[in-house]
Amino acid sequence: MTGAEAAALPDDGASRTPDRLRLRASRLLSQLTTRSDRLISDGLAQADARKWHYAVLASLQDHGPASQASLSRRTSIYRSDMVGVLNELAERHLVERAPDPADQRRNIITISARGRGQLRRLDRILDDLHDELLAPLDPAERDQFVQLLVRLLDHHTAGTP
Amino acid sequence: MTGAEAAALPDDGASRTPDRLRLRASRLLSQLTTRSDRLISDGLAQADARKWHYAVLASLQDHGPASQASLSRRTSIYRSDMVGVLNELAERHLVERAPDPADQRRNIITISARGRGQLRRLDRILDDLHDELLAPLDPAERDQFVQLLVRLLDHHTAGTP
DNA sequence: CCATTGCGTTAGCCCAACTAACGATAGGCG
DNA sequence: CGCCTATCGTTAGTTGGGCTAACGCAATGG
Repeated sequence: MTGAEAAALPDDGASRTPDRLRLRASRLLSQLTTRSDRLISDGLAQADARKWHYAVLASLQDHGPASQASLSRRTSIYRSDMVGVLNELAERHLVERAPDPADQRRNIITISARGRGQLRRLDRILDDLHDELLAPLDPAERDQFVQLLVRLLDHHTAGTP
Repeated sequence: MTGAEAAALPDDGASRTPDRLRLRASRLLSQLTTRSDRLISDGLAQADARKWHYAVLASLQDHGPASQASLSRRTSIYRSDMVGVLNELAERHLVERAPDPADQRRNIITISARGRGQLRRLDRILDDLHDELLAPLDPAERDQFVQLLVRLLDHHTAGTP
């Protein structure tokens, strides 16, 4: 009986979302993430890439060749999904997949010259996309935001390294 | 040729994620959101509820009865999915679904006494869950975090009200 | 030598976000 | 009035991400 009901369906002149809903961090997170994900995948699609591609290429570049399993751990892409991602990357000749002579179960994945080039492109694209994503924040706030995210994520990742 | 490769697959003593990947806001967002979503849905499941239930009940309580379509707009739950959510809520007698005498296309959805009770429960549960979600932040930082999220989301929602 | 563990791979599940289409009604306009 | 378009509730289906289950095979080690 707040008075809002008294208006008996004003079609909702205010189709507003209640604050207790609108301001829940969980909801803000998932809504923003939905937008962010779309922004990123659309952006990367224009370079014939997906975010997984970037993750794998960056990990190869920064920490060297690796087996699929360890790439999985580095990127937190499920090993089931890694198969497809590596297929896509190999199709595009961005990585080499070779059997490990020392352990016949393993494939050793190596980034190719072309892969390094693509990685540079993707890095530039992602810089731009993040500029768009974080547009309303000044540099200090962007840092702050990232730091807050890191602290939260670390906290909730404590048990699952 | 950074030297990392020289170790020739040390199985990765450091199965570390490269910073350029780890610190991308988009990635932090989606990882954190994954955890957050799981936290919230698990928590709500213990009250036989889903986050959509909360959204609908809160909207009904705060802005009064509405048609399914306008609930859709208030909560940004797709109208296709709203059907199912309202079925669940009606099953539990948390809302009433009645045809609108003034417009035969519409159903008017009203929150029930029981629905109001449930909403109070869910609000308490969500408070606790958010306490867990934001645990590493002090009150000022939580505010800051929420404000940053709001600003970002508002910016990316500008075109799509 | 056998049991356990790790690897790559395939298949499939669940959920959320979203699109397409449809029958029915409302409302505006000529 | 009659037509046109928009809106409403609903069903069905798509896509994509995260995840589980199970497999055959190789490595490891008690």
